[in-house]
Amino acid sequence: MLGTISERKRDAIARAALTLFASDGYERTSVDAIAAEAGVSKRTVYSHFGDKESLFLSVVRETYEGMLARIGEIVSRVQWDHDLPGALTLCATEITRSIFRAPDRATLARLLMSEAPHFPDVIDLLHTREIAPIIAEPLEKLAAAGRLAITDSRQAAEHLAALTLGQVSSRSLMGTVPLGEDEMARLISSGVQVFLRAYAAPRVA
Amino acid sequence: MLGTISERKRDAIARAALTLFASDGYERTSVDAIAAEAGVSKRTVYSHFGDKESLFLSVVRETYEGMLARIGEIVSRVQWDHDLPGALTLCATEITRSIFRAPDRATLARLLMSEAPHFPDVIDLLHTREIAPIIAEPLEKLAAAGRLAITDSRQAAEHLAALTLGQVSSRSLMGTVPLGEDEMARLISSGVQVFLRAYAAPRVA
DNA sequence: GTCTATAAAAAGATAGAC
DNA sequence: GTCTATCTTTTTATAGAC
Repeated sequence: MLGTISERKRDAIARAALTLFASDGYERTSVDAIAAEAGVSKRTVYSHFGDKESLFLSVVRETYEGMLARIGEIVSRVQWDHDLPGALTLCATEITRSIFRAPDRATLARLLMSEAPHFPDVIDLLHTREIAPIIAEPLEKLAAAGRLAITDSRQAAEHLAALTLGQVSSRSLMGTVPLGEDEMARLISSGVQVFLRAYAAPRVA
Repeated sequence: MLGTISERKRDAIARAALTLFASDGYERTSVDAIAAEAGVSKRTVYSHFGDKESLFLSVVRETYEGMLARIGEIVSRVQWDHDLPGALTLCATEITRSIFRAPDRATLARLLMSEAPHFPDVIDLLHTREIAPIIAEPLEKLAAAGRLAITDSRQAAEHLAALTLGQVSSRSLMGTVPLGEDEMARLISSGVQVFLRAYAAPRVA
C-alpha cells in the first residue's frame, strides 16, 4: 500500500516542494532545496516533474483540489436543521480552520495569490474551481425552507465568505501572522451575526 | 521646484522600482531592470538606496502612506449628512478605486501581502498603519447621531471593508485580474446593502 | 555623483555513469 | 530510475575611472 520506491520519492518531493513553496514563495525556493528536503538528488526531481514550473503547478493543483474536497465534506456534515446561527458559525469556523490551520495549507492561499500573476494556470484554477458555490448550496436550501431571505444564493455565499473567511484572511495577512483561536472565533461569530441580521427571514405574522 | 538632478534621478528610480516590484514581485525584479527603467546606471541605484531591500522598503512605505492619506481625504470629503446609502457606496467605491485603479497602486496590496512574510518591516507597517480606523471615524459619528446601530465602530468598519473592499480584492485576486467598472459597482453596492440591513438604526416609534 | 567593467555567488537544467 | 559533477545564465554588489 505504500507504493513503489519511485512513487514514495515522488510523494516526498511533492510534499517538500509544497512546504518550501508555501513558506518561501516560488522564486525563493530552489530546486536544490526541494531535493535536499525530500532526501533525493536534484536529478530525480527533474525526472519526475520535468521542470520547476511543472512541479509548482502540480503540487498547487493537488493541494487546492484537496482543500475544496475538504470544504465540501465540512458543508455536507453540518446539521442545518436546528440551530441556524450555530450551524453557520460552525461551518465557517471549520472551513477557516481547514484553510489556515492545516500545516500544508496554512499559507496556500497566500501562495496562490502571490504567484497568480505569473502563472495563468493558477488564475484559471482559481476561477474554475471556486469556494463560493460550495457554500451557496446549503444557503439555497435554507432559503427554500424559508429560513433565510436570500434571492441570490451565490451572492449571499460571497457575503458570508467575505464576513468570515475574508475577515480572518485580512487580519492574518493571508495566513502570514498566526491568529489565536479566540480571535478567530470572535471575527467569525461577529461576521455570522452581521450576515444573519442582513439575511434573516422576516417573521411571519 | 523640480529638484536637483540627483533628486530627480532618485525619484525616477523609486518610480521605476515601484512599477517593476508591483508587476513582477520582489525576487523577479532585478536591480539591472530598475536601473534600465529609470534610465540610470545600476551604480546610481546603489548609491541612493544602499541595497535592493532598502529600496523596496522605501518605495513600499512611501506608496502605502500615500494611499492612507488618500483614503483619509476621501472619507473627509464625503457628505454624510443626507443620503446614507449613497454616501457609504460613494465612499467605498472611491476607496476601492483609489487602491485598484491608481496605476502605481494597482497591485500594491498584492505586493504587500506577497512579500510580508519575508519582510518583518512590512508586517509592522500593515499592523501599525491600518485602514479600518479611518473608516471607523465617520461610522462612529453616524452612530452617535442615531443613524446607525453600532456599538463597536472599529468592528463595524471592518465589516464594511470586508463587504466592499474585501469582495473586490477577492474577486480580482488582489488586483491580478482587472474588474469592469460595472462589476465593481455591483459588488460594492451589494456589500453596502448587507451592511445597512445589519446596522440599520431601529425606527423610532 | 555617475558611469563601465567585473567579481562572486546562486540557481535552473543537463551529461553521463551505474 | 537515481546519482555526482558540470554547464550556463542571471543576479547582487563593488572597484575604479571621470
